[in-house]
Amino acid sequence: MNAVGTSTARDGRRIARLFHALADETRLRIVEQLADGEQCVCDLTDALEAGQSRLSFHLKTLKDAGLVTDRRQGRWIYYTLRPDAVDELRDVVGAIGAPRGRGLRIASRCCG
Amino acid sequence: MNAVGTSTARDGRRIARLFHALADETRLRIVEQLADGEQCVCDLTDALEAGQSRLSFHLKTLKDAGLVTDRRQGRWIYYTLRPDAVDELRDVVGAIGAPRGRGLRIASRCCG
DNA sequence: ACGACCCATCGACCAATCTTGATACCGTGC
DNA sequence: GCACGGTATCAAGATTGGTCGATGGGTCGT
Repeated sequence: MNAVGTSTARDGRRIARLFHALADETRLRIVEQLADGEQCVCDLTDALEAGQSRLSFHLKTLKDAGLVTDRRQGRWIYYTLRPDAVDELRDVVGAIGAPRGRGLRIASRCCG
Repeated sequence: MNAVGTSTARDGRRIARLFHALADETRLRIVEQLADGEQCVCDLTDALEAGQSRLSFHLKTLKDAGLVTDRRQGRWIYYTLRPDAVDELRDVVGAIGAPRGRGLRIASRCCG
């Protein structure tokens, strides 16, 4: 009963950021890769054939949106999808298009 | 078994556009409003207290992404959520984080 | 301590996006 | 036909986003 339906302005910004994080082909491919599990940047660099700087930029975007976390191990940094963020995403899109049950909406001013 | 998991480049662009359409507070609020059913621009203008030009811009963005359709009736234009687009969205986020079943991924080059 | 490697961050640049005000378009009613 | 209301579209400016190359900070092996 939350998500889009009852979003406050703050939630709106947060959710918009979530979607923005996925609104880029490179980042979609990163997420796709991370579905297979934790990966370090060098793996992603290989898989996506993207420059290291570019990848780092997008990983930061995903991280700022809360979609991934990173963990350092030795000289590598591993990135993982955050399950709770994925869940939230599912909740939000699950709520899209679901009426908020305020009863049938009557056209307010025009359109009569 | 499609969505993010097996996305081609074309799908990627399309899905990125879908997410981009939702990556904006104003558009999220529009979608939220449309959950209650068909609405004309004047209703949305009232509900969101947004300028007509701005609203029109965002509605076009949503329409280009395939998330809404419009229908003219008299001098008003009604916008509606496209159920199939909402379904596609659900499929896509449903696939996010779901491993593609290629077996356990072995770290390829580094990270051993 | 040094060099090699992994990665983040910065600066500069170009492209895309958003906002606003002005204008044009299309129905409607007179 | 004319005026008006609802909406799209255009032009211009501000903001944000993405790419690239260079630089710098950790970490490891020697």
